[in-house]
Amino acid sequence: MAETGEIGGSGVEPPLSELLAQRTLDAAPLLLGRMLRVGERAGRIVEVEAYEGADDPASHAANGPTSRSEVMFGPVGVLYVYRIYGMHWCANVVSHGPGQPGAILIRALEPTEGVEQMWTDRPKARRPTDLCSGPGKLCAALGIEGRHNGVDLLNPDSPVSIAPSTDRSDSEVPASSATSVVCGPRIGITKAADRPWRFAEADNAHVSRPPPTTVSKG
DNA sequence: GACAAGATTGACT
DNA sequence: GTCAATCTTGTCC
Repeated sequence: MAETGEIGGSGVEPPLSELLAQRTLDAAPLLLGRMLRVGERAGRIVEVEAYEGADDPASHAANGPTSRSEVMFGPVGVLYVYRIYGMHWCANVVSHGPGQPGAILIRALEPTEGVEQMWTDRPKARRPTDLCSGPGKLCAALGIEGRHNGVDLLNPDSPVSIAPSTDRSDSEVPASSATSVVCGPRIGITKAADRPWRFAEADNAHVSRPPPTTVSKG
């Protein structure tokens, strides 16, 4: 699963649709280093969490499809957006193997484009690393809301899309290249909280909280 | 129809 | 480090 150490900058990358059409747990770390774009704003994914189906009590899909979670049962590469604690939005990428529900929660981004707009939408952030260092924070910074639920991330023309990692030669904020991936327990859950299904770049300051366990190095 | 829980964040001590 | 804010969703009766 997460034994893939090198991310971003390794040259040729498989199609995203191919990466997402496998077990959520396997696909999650492969999202690290890719670019999440919302209009003029974009950032590099540096932290994710995997949520599977019936075998994962913490997942919204654990008890079968509901009006909220039905997106997780649909085609991969779709954006699943839901409101948490009545205040914040959380963004997930639908990813699962055949006949299985699942989604990957995007927990943190490294802002690369449209940073000024992010500051406008997140005036309470104290430093650049606070802009997108949390699922609710990054949704606010990028302007992701409930209306984006169900958007096809694989379509570059969609209002929200995921692109392969780039050399970021024209980005506003310099970003690190290939790095090591670490994993640890998921945050903020009470069920199946011991599963190390959170993946992050080891040395990235934009991560919401650095996982303790190093899985592999690059 | 009513109630409880929740994949978070930011302010306060 | 601790705790309140806020409201949607899901479950139970």
